[in-house]
Amino acid sequence: MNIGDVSQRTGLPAKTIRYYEEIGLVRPLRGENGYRQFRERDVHKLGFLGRARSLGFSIDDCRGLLALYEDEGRASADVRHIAKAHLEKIDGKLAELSAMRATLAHLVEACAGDHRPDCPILADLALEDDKAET
Amino acid sequence: MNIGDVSQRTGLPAKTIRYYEEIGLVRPLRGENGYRQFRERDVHKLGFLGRARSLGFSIDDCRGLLALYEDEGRASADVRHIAKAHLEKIDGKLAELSAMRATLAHLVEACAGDHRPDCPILADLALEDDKAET
DNA sequence: CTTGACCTTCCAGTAGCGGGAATCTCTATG
DNA sequence: CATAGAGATTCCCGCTACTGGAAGGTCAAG
Repeated sequence: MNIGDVSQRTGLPAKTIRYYEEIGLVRPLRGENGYRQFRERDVHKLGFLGRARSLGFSIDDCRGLLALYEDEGRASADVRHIAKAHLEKIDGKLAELSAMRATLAHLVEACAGDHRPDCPILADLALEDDKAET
Repeated sequence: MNIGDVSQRTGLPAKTIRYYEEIGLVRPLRGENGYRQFRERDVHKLGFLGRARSLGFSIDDCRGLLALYEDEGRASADVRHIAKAHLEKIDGKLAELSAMRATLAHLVEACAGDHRPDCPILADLALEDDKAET
């Protein structure tokens, strides 16, 4: 199967598939014309990668997950460990983003958003304590 | 003031400050020795940038916010527009991360995490429909 | 034979810096 | 005065995970 078909089937851009080969995540065969020849297991692997990436796993995580997937003697604890670490990272990001969102939402709400120059958003960023003076 | 002191006062790494100069966000003077000489307004500007960045604004957003900040005739609507667009981006990311988190949390919970190879996490990533067969 | 879709490689760029090398400059101390 | 150490400079590479585009080879149809 050529890269275009694989791209269709996996939903991954051809560029991405080539990149994954370059960094050693997949090793498709080559035809006489130099075209990449993907077997079913390559396509399967790429699907696996696509789903792992869509869950936010890093490429490095994916490498580990793929290795475990292909290791019949794996311990599920190892898989769980990667996933849990990733989950905690996500929680960290969520917390950070939520904090930003809260601050930002307040500021946006406080801003009149009209033609006048006075703006609580800028005042906050500039650390102007004008509010205390009123 | 030299870059080290500015770094202390703003909490920004010297590398970052140099980078901000390189991309034109600040324009400190230069002493005869070639050292950057920061005025109070430079320090103030860098503080502004640090706070904006910590709210997740992109460098490009920061450029816009800074320009508005220094424009006495600005309309607060313009500031609010930038902030609101950013807020929506954050909401998008939050939604995406929350979805990931939900899926991932389920999988982690379903995984025994022991010495056995059977793993719902891998099963999900591989799209194995084994659950339907039981 | 030509056209157009597909494939190839390679190079550059993204955001926002961080690391580290090689080289000044300043200040304090013996 | 010499020197050591801290702090400054420029420069260039590296990171994540791709994406875009140029220049060119290959294949099937008409």
